[in-house]
Amino acid sequence: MPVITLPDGSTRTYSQPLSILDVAADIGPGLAKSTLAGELDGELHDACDVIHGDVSLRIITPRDEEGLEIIRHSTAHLLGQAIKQLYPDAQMVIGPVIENGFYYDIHYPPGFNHNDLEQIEQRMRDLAQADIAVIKTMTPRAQVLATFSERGEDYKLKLVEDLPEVESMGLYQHADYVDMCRGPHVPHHRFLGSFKLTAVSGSYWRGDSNNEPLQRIYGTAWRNDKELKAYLLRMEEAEKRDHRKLGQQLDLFHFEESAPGQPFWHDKGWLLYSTLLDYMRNKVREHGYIEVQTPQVLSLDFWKYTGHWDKYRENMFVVDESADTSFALKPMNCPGNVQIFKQGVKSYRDLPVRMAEFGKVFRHEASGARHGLMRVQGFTQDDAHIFCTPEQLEDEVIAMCGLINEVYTELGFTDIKVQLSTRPEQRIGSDADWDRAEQALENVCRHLQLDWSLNPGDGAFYAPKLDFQLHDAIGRVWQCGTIQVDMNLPNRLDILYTGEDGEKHRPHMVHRAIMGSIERFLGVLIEHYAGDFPLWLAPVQVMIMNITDTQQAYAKSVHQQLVKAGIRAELDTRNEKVGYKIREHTLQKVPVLIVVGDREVEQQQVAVRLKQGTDLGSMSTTALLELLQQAARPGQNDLQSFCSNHL
RNA sequence: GCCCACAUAGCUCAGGCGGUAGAGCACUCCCUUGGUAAGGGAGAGGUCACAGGUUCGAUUCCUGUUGUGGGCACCA
Repeated sequence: MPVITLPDGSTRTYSQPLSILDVAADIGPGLAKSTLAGELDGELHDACDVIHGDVSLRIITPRDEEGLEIIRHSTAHLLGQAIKQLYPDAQMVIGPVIENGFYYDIHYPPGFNHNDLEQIEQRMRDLAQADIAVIKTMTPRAQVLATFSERGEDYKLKLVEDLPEVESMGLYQHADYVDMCRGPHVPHHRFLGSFKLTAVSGSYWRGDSNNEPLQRIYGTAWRNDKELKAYLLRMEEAEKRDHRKLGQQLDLFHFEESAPGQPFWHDKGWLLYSTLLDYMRNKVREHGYIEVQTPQVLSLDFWKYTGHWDKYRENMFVVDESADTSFALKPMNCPGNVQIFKQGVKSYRDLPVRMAEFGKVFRHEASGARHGLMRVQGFTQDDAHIFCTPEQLEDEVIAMCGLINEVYTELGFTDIKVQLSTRPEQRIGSDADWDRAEQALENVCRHLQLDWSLNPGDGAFYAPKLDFQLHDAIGRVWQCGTIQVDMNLPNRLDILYTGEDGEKHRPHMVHRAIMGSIERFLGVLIEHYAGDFPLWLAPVQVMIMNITDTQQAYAKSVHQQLVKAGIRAELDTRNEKVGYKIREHTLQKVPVLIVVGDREVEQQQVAVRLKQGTDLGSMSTTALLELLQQAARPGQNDLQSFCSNHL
């Protein structure tokens, strides 16, 4: 005799077991109509699942987040049904829900092209319109195996084999189509329909590139067409802030075939780049770092000695491999820094040594991996290596986290996720060292209460790491900052310090980068600000415009004053109307626009307008300079409100 | 490296069932000297990514290469 407790605390008692849908129907016909599934004691179940004992029940409808996920998951099955009707030889593999949608991996060697996708989508629409109920059957293992072998679903059979202890599985039948799933799924196709197939791509069985390739079809699915449309619009908007587009529009950089994966920085892009580097350079100096610079091309013998030739060869650009002495471009700065540490004898009194290098590294990438500024083949790291005693290790890591937080905050990032990546299969060093290094990082995560998660097996070949992740315009995650506790390189390269006891000891070494790759960080930054940089970062901070030729000399003198004071100002004395100039420089996202006409010349003033359109009125050049110098401090990210507070 | 697309003027893009191409913006010149998001006129700009093949003829069709885009795998 089930007693069912609803979310509002009310209870309903029934004389016999009944399904979730029955309960919904008992509450009201409207609810029954929109019931997708139910949560029983915190666990999701299909609407048809029967309740035997006392439980708390929450009815899941499309309004719930879980409901949306169910719709997405079932849309993946709908895709499966369409595929099997159109391509009976295709074998379905796995079809999970992802952010905003779903995908399905399919074994179909001929592959799918865009036309196929359209046809599949049309078939899905037809099937969604049809009156098709989704029937769930808990099916004994033997029968599941029989069903899938009869249907030629080899991959489903393999998936069943992966569940040796499970006696029966949920099979979901959509008319002629059968899929296996943990569920829950929608009870009827009428919940499906607001979807769009978005992409076709390749993938691999079990995500391993050594396995056979599969076809993957991506789709997005929503509760209704309005949500779908809004999502598609969001994507379009996000694409407008793509750093590659803005890089072109704002004349920051370009790529060309002669140098794949290596940006040509234009003047404005380089201003941005060097502003960021200068900022970082000052920052680390304030935090007790020394800065060094090491060679870019080192002998292969050296890379064999460091272990990179063994573990990292395929990513290294080699110079003249056939010669007696061959060289390779440095893919990492760490060995060079160690060579500097090794000069002379180090005492415990010297530690910690915080050694920074803004070193340019080169990494040969698989052809499909390059991606604008986010994934290049030559990039500068804001790298540093901290050599310290074991006792200093955790404090040093804590200090780094503080520095990273400070920098990200000043640059306007707040949503930062941290991943602790532990030992990979391919690695060097003893398990005891890995244990200690991983433990140290975990301790710091807990101590600082970071927003962190574990990423097992994803560490570098020489060290576990904390990765700091930022998001790009369309939600992709990019690793920027990283902290790597390395107990291997000190051994391998045999670095020592003299302890208080007069004995030789092995220092710990921590690799760390805050922006990671300056190039990537700039890519994220461009998208983060949609090219609308705060004053302190803007490549061109001020544009000075005259109205007619008469004010040319005055405009030039104002420009000179600003440039002398260290403001990145430019002059536009072209024979164009002021409205035209304002439009152009607003589109170029110049933060401060200065107009000088006869009035300003007469009063020895300048008329100031912010890029957002705010008119700050007229002021003397001296007053403008004072304002700008204050407003252009690093971390001052809102010019508009700064000005309204200071005028 | 793997799958699917794409590559036409400086930029954004159109076009051609095979007969060497077009728009808007930008650029140059002329007129205009105009007070806060596009004043007007004229002109110049292209080996249609590269290399083969088919063809009387290829920018267009086929193959390959390179690069780019979306993913997979790999990674900062």
